[in-house]
Amino acid sequence: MKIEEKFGARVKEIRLKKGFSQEALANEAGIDRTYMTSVENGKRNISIQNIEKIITALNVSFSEFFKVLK
Amino acid sequence: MKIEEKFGARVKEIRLKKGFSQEALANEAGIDRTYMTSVENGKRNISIQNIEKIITALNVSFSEFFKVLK
DNA sequence: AAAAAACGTGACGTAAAGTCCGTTGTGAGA
DNA sequence: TCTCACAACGGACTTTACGTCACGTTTTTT
Repeated sequence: MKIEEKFGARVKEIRLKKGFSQEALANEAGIDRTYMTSVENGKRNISIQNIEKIITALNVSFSEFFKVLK
Repeated sequence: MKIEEKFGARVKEIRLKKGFSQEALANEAGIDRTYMTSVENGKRNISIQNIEKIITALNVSFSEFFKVLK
C-alpha cells in the first residue's frame, strides 16, 4: 500500500469518526472538494502544506494523525 | 514558522544526530543533494512521497519523526 | 594556508499538483 | 419511486513542485 493511500485512508477514518462530509472538510481546510476526494482515494502525491491544512481541519495533531502510519 | 521549515529543521536535527552528511542522506533517500539542502532549509513544499523517502532514509518511524511537530 | 569535503543558491524545463466547472453513481429515507 | 445529500469522475485549465545543473561559499581536514 502506497503512502498516499495510507494517508487518504487515515484522513477518511478520522473524518468519518468526526462526522464530516468531504465537502465540509475541504471547505474547512480551504482546498477543493474534488481534490479532497482524490486525496482520500490515494490518487494524489499531496504536499506538506496541504497535509497540514487537512490535519488542522481534522482538529488533530501531527503525532496523533501519524501514530498509526508505518 | 512555516510547516516546511519545521519539517526541514527536524530532518536536519535527526540527520546530525545520526552523523550523516546531506549528500549521504540524499543518496540513501534517492534524491538530489541540492534538493535535500533546499528541503532542510524550508524552501520546498515537499510532497508526501519525498517525505516518506527521507523519513525512511533517516531510519525513523513517522510517529517518531512527527512527535515533536505542532 | 592549501585542499577537500560539505553546504547553499538561482534558474530552468517538465511533470504533476491543484482548481473549477459539470456530470454520474450510490445509498438512505419519505 | 423520487428526492436529497454525498461521493466519484472527467475535462480543461493554471500553478507549482520536482529534479537537475553550474557555480559559489563555508567549513573541516591535513
